[in-house]
Amino acid sequence: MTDSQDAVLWNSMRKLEKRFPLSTEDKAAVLGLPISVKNLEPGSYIVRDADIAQNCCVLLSGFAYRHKTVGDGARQILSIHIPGDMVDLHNAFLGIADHNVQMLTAGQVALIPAKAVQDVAYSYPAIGRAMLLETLVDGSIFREWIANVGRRDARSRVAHLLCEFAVRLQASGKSEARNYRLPMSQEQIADATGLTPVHVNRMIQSLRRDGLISTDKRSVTIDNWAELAAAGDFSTAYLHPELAEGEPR
Amino acid sequence: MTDSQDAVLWNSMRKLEKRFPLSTEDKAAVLGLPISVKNLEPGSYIVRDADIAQNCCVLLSGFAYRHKTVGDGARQILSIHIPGDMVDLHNAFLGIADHNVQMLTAGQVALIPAKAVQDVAYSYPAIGRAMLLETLVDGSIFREWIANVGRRDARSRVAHLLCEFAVRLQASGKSEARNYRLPMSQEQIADATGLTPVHVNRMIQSLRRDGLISTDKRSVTIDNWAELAAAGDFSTAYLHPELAEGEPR
DNA sequence: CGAACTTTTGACAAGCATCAACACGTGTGG
DNA sequence: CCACACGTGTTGATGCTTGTCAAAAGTTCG
Repeated sequence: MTDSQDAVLWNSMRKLEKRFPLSTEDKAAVLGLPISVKNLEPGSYIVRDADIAQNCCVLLSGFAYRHKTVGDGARQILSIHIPGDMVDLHNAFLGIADHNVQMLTAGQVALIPAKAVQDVAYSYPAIGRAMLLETLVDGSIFREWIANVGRRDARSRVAHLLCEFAVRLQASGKSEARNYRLPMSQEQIADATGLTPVHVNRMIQSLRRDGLISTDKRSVTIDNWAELAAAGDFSTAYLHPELAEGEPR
Repeated sequence: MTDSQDAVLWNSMRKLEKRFPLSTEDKAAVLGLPISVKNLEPGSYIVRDADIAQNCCVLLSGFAYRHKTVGDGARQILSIHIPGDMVDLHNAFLGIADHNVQMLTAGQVALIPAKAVQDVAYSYPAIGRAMLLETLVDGSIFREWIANVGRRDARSRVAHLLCEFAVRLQASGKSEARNYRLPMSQEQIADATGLTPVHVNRMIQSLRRDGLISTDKRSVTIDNWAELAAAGDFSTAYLHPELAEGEPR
């Protein structure tokens, strides 16, 4: 394992640790995991629906997303992932993938054999517990997305997505609060919000016209956070910020 | 603890065990958990959004559902729970509830102090792991629901819900495959599918007219499973049946 | 037997989808 | 260096799915 690979593992471990303190042995166990780092192109698949999982994958850099395809061929994006996320813990434990995971941008992932992840979770309860918490927060985000596509109108859905991205990126230290690069096309935003690309375009224009955001290429600037959060009916509670450490980075 | 309480705990443990074998000590630890059994009326709350969790709750009998309220007051149902489900594992670990859990029908729940659940998960890795699996399957169902409300049309959404219920009830041994009691009003089905009650009514009529189902009060009979599953774009994969034991009951 | 809830029906409105065309930026190969 | 293809964003016209409102009919339960 090279030093840089070591560094990235440390990084994701810090993320695990945010949720629950790990002992020295726990940390050693994490660092001792056999990993292989892989560079991926935009659009390349990390996991395909119905795959039998061999590896568990930590996103080191770049963005990824999970999605499913329904009967008529329409695609639904289920979540967006930022560096540090364990993108398929479920696969390591459930065995058969129930959705796809694909790179949104170019990036690096660390692959860990599923068996090794299971063993470490089983032998080091604190690590297993950190993974459980990670999974529970994921679940909370899924629930919010059900409410988002189920019960909010188009403008709110888009605003909500923009708010979530802003908060998560800022919490991860990857970006400022009011300005970030959104690596999604409007078609992908449509698939995440259950809308059509055309209508997403109109909603973004509406948010721009009302002075809530401005955009330049794929970078988004939030000009009025309070109103954008109100438009998106957004609250951070479902991201469970109370579990994040206060430590500056 | 009375014998009958013992019996119900055994029951939910068998459910945990379906996903991962437990040793004798593990089982003893589960049976040793301090529980208090409570009878609940239809509509009574088990957990309220933003509550600080004191207890973790196993549904012993009756049905429950999770839901959230969005800005304009609309309600989104996030999942339905059947006897044996651990209805708020997330609360025991995350601390602050991010949604409501409410009884759909009258029923019994077993309350276990959150701290005790955490301790047992931490001290008995096999139990922690069973809980992780439970949580991961929950997550898979949430993802399917995102796709359901996000990308399927009204008729498919309703058909999908009916299919999921049939399969889960049958797997739990609570009901036959083709006929079950659906304890939800059409308004609740609407809140689960992101539709209005009026439109749910029309979709159910459409499914009846086409000979896929028939209803009598709140009991549903599936007259043509293949077509209903096709209409609902339903596949059991997301319920991860591969994790269920084959043991007859 | 009556009150409260749920299901059903109809007329109408609206939000979002669909389709098609155009504009714009980027990269690529001739 | 230009021409061109390609992906993405934008616009407009039109239509369908679903929502809204209101009232009637059926059901449940005290």
